[in-house]
Amino acid sequence: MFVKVLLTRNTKAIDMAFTYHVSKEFESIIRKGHKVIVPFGKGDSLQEGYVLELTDQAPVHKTKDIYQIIEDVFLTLKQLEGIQWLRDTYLCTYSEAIQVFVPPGSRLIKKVTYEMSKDFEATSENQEKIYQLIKEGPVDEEVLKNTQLMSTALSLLKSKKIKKKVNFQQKVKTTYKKIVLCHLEKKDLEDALSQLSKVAVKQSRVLEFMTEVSAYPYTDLARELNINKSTLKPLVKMGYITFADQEVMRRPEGIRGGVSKFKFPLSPAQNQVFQQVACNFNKDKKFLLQGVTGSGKTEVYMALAEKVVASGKQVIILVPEIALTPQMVGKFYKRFGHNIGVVHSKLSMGERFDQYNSIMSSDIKIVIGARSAIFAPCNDLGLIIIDEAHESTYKSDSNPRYNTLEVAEFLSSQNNVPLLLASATPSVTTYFQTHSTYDLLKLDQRFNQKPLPKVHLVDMKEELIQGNKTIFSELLSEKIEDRLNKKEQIILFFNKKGFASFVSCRNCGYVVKCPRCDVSLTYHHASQESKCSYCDYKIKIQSHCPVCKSSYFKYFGSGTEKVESLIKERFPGAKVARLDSETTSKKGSLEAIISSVENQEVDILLGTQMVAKGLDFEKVTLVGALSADMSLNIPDYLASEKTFQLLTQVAGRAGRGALEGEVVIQTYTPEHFAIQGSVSQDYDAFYREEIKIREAYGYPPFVELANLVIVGPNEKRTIDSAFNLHRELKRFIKKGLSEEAVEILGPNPCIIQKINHKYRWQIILKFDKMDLERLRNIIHYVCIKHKKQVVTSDVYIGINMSPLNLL
DNA sequence: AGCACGCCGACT
DNA sequence: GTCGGCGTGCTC
Repeated sequence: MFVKVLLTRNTKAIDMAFTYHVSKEFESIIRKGHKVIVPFGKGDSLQEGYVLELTDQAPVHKTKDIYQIIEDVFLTLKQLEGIQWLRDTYLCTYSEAIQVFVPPGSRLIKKVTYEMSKDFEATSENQEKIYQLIKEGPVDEEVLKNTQLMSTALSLLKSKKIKKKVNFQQKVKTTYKKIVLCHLEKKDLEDALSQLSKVAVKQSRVLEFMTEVSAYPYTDLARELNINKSTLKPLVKMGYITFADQEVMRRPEGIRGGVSKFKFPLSPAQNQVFQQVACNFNKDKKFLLQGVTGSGKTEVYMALAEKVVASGKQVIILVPEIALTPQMVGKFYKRFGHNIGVVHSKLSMGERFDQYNSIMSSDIKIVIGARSAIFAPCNDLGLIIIDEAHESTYKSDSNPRYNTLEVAEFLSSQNNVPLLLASATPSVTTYFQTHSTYDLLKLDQRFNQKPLPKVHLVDMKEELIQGNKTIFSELLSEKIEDRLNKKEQIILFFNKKGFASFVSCRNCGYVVKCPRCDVSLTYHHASQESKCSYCDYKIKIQSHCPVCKSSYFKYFGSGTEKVESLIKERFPGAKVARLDSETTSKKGSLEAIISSVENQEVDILLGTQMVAKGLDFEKVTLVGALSADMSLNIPDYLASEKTFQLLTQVAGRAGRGALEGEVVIQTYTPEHFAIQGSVSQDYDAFYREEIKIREAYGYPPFVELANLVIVGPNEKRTIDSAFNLHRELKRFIKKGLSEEAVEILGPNPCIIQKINHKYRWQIILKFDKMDLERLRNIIHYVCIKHKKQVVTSDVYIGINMSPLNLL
């Protein structure tokens, strides 16, 4: 018997299945998906891999034997299918695909030990040292290396005086805690107590306590009753209690606290959505729920989850950002209690490992998380829900560069379960698919008939003509004053894109740039440093220009920090909090900011994109978008869509509680349809305009895109490679399709031409969806299989299928 | 990824 | 003449 094995350690270079022979002893055990240890390469170094296939056909080449099977670790058949699908779809490697399905830390760690094979006579000082060590038992290789005894050990190994043993260990261990179990029933307590010695006061106290609780963690018991092991020993002997090990689940934050099980009754509109999905359980139906902000989508999710869980199946619920998981988890925990799991990339290895195990064993029924949670190992999946499905965070930006929506569609079909996407502002691409793939469901009223906020549009060009040079229009200032007086809260949204603050010289125009990357450094007031946002380069702010020595050397531009200080200047009494990637980088800082807003310790919350997403504050009655059109100017086919979504989402933060909300949008281009659409909160109007433009200019959903990034340390070789790649792609496209079928843009330098001393060029392919399959094959062939013939060996080709931005 | 092979320049 | 630089190619 033979097996095809996928190695997990080694990446790109050996992206293929290797065939191994299965010895008799393993034949009855080995299954598809099993984790195995195999000898690999010249030195037969032991590597871990997964069994992709079983076969009786002997391959033409020689084979080695499987070294070991890790029986309790395996990939399910569905996961194997998923791995193959990911590799085919996104042109990643097997091991990259495997990586998203297995928890980090599931990789086995090799441990080499040496032990005595027969009693031997030491013939040197070093041999004597080893002899002394080894006669006590197996010795770690590390120990021998640290004491410079390795070469001696190897010669002893050669003469078979000592033996080498290789073991594999799980890096992350499940942790256990000691539990005391009580076997004495309450009615027998008196009896038992009377049997105890009169001086055994502590023992009696333990028995009284333990009959009450029947099981209790040892350390807690010891602390609370002020006892130790010696108190318990006689009780164990008498058979009243025993010890047991209980697995400790490392619980991520948010899965704690009380459970109220309180249910809001669904409104008729919510109920209708619920019914339509619920009557399609066990079908691979796909739904797009378009619900205005504050329409109570979460209540629908909970009702659906409840029904799925009741049937014994599992639910995956995705939110666009890790920062939003605690809110969602909190809501679900209150209603469902402990069978909630959390999966995202910021979990510690141990946490994630435990969550995966509980999901696999079906102890966790509801998985909540960011995009990576789509790969949660549910054995009995019943429903997938993707909240805020328009968010670009659902596209992975590292290999495998998957789009979570596409993965979810795959899983829905594979498992025959419904998929529910929800958004107030669906992406144009998704909405377009409501003609084919998705059924459209709508919630167009806010929950409890709360009105949508009133939106005001301010033309900042007019303000300027009126002599107002500040970033606050008259209208916005007025309304901010008003809310401050009324002790209501305000969210100010500031789009940082294209507004990065940098340090420059007013005299000679010199701009401080990163020496490794082709970008200007951003200025950070707090640390008085200039930092690169693409690598970790930073320098202290200098007082004089390094080129012309001028002292007119200041930071320029307007980041959130700058806006914060402007707010403080303009509204001196107001308490301002800032929410951006900088203030939330520390663990727990986001939660701290959110709770300070909830507790009304903050009057004005200023933030970037982050304030637009899913935050739910009752007392916020005014939302101001300071520079609405900033994101319209970025060179991206999604610019209008992103602007519309952001403005609509951020407007939706207003008036979620009892009080009505208002929104002020400040813009320099009030006539733009994306701005107009968000003022009237009219998705359809926006969609009709945007889809016309997409069709006219040839952008998704009317074409497919692929983005190839060519990266190398030598500028000339990188450029040559890019042109070579372009030529080869063209040649094969001509051969396999037709020259007109694909538009090849480039090669062009990337927007950021250099990152970390590496030059970056890109080629963009535009083609019809019909040709996707064939294009994938061509890209795979040219960029991977024939990479050596196409580009120089120091060049890396990054492949991004259906990219969501072209930068 | 590791490890060997192999083809060039600087040394005992 | 050989030691070792690392570019190239292979690993079931």
